[in-house]
Amino acid sequence: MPSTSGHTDAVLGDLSPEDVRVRFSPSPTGNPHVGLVRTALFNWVFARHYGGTFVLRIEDTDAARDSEESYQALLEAFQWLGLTWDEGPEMGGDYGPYRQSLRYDIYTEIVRRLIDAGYAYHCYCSQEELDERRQAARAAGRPSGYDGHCRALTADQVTAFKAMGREPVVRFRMPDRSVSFVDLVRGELSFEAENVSDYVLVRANGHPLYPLVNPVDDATMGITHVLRGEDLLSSTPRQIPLHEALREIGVAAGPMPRFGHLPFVMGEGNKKLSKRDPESSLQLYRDRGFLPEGILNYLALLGWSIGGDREFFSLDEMVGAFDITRVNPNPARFDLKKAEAINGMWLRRLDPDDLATRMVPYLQAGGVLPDAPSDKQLALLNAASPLVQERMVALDESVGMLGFLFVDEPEMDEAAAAKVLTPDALPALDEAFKALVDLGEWATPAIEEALRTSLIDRLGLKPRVAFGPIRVAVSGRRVSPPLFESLELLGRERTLARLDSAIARITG
RNA sequence: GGCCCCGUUGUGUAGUGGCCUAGCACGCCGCCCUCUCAAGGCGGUAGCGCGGGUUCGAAUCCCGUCGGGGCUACCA
Repeated sequence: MPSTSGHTDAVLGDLSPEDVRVRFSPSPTGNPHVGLVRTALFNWVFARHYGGTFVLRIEDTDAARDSEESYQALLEAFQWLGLTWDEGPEMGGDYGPYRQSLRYDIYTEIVRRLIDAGYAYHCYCSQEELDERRQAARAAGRPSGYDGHCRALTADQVTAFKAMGREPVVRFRMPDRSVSFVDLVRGELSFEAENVSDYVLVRANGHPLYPLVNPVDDATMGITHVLRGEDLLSSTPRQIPLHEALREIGVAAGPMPRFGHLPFVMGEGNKKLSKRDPESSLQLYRDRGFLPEGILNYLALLGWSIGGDREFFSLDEMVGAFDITRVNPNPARFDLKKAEAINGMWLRRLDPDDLATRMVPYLQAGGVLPDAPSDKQLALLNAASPLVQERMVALDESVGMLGFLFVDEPEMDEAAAAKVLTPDALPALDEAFKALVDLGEWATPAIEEALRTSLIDRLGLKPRVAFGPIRVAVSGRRVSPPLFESLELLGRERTLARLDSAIARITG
């Protein structure tokens, strides 16, 4: 659904909405983290908003750090989140392959043509020479990038370097002019030529580097919009001339891409959340029982607003309203409490049966349910689902809250027992046992009435004094789902047995 | 050191010159509801980094300043 806002021109230019092609291009190192997910989400939503194409590309040119496990984890995470890709690994497309490790021939060929056309050149400077000149430039207060030393080597100089056994790197020849572009989230940006130096495209050992392969892939895949983290902002003035050169040598499949740099997601201490930070791991939130809907909704809030006073919205709603030019350029801090609150809203909005289904894996992981739950256990879970729905912010809490329903003997919280299961509680427990043992109909209203009549009316106990011990006796905890409903689900037999053992525990 | 980005309550945001004695959400505090805990309701707390301009009027525009961050590799 194309936006009708005045920003559309800035975003699309003369492109048709459906021609939009964006990509998300992670490198498979470590676990997917929330900053990555946020970037992926914005790209995905951007593509869907215009009815364009979302490409997933794997940047696995760093053999030392890349891993197959990480690659698999990446794909799996996308599937879990529901961020489907139109072209990419396991899916194919007209611009493949979509893993850089499979595209080396393309890079080699393009570099050759870049050199032939004069856009790139061999540089024989040694590491030591580079360091020395860099330090000197720095000491003099000048930009410390490459000084263009090998830009115009004579044949004799080249021969001499080769005789010394030096292997050259390939550098891109930056044009001698400033580079300006309109960043989709930051507006007009400009960089002076002297601050953007010739950079290395290919290592001396022939290995193509990120500054080459990323723009080459974007160009050859016809990417129209590059939305990425702001850490790449300062590499944009180097990439634009490369893109221009790629157009000149005829390998670009689409228009010059437009760029938008998304703000960082920060962690504690106002530092960019990195893969090293445990709280950045998407897996952590999955394990905790965040819903994909909840995580995505929360992450969308980091740098974007759907407008008005709304914060709770679905992916579809986000797709409809998304406008990249309305993304906030300043970094946002990941706030667990807020993430939980949003997730809690999603949890409460779920159909109770759906919630029950989603709780199953967590109850299994927590040892509450077996690998293959019986129909009876599943029915019990469905019945219990509404009881815990508004008491959780994440699915893994179901283990503690519902465990007592699925076992013969609940695990007793000793602190709770010590505090509540005292001789003072005996009358309430005794009376509750008596009131329930002969109760006609075992249903919540009858249970409640029986208990209130005997404990509150007859014994004159305060509700909290009366029901506290019963709660601990049957659930093993001081906090539980609503008591009378819980008793109904527990059944008469187990209720009475637990009251009995609580009494026994007190009287010793 | 050089270049660049960013700056609204504790956190995320709304705000695009008058609707702002700055709204909303989370958090925190209190009250209500109540069988616990939640959920829900009500109320409170706290902010335009600072200084100059421009203007009748500035959170919004300009300049400076301070603070935070990024880049500055034959990593991505």
